[in-house]
Amino acid sequence: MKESMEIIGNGSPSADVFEPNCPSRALLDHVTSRWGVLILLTLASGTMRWGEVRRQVRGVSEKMLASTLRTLEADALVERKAYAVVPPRVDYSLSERGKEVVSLLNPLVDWVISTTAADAKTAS
Amino acid sequence: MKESMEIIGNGSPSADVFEPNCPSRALLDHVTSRWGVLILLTLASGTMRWGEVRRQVRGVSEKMLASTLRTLEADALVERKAYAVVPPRVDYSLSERGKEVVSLLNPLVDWVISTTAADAKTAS
DNA sequence: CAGAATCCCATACGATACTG
DNA sequence: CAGTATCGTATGGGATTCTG
Repeated sequence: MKESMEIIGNGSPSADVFEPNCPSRALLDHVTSRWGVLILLTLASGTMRWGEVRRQVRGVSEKMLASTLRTLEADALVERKAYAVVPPRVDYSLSERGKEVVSLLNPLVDWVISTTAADAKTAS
Repeated sequence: MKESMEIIGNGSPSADVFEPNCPSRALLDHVTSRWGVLILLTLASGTMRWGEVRRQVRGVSEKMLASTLRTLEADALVERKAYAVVPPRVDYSLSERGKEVVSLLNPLVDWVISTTAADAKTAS
């Protein structure tokens, strides 16, 4: 009745985010991580340099930016392109997968923003 | 300056998740928190008792379950109903707001699950 | 400029024990 | 049953410094 008969009716034994060591849980954690969401959202605007991402995602430390970007890259959500120039230039952009997930993240964030704004006046 | 003109064209000054101390960022963090997502998803199946939630969200400790539930309740995403019986019975369910956010969380989780499953065979 | 390295703190989280 | 209290650990995360 309830549970996760989610998608993939095609015979695939479905991944289960409720399972502690299912890889899907890890991916979910990365995508929904504190900085992960914001970085993905930021890159939705297009290819950006490291410094640009850092400026847009206000409050992120260099350490977390680097580490989160690496994680997202490992998950194949973000693509990194380094140019052998000096000063160095590195471009980050969303992969196709990344664009997919952002399109799903967007409604969520929009909802958060709109209810937060609504709260401000409703103060219910 | 640069603004995020996200949604709410209705004159509301929009909340900004990119701003470190915007309340929307906090709400986003709660909703996308490690256990927050799973708990919300679980409650999508309907009203449940504490122990049921705990069983379904495998791997969650009592401490985190309690604390996350309290946070979500404070955010008005989850409703808690305690009955003065012995043994105690407490029911948790999604509020209307909670149902809204779950409907946005679902596609995301489905995507995560399906790409994880795909990865397993594609092994790109 | 784009990071890596280091240091250090806060807290998220888990395990266990206890209680109304 | 539905938690709280307490303790301990791991990791997230920030600040700073260093380098190609």
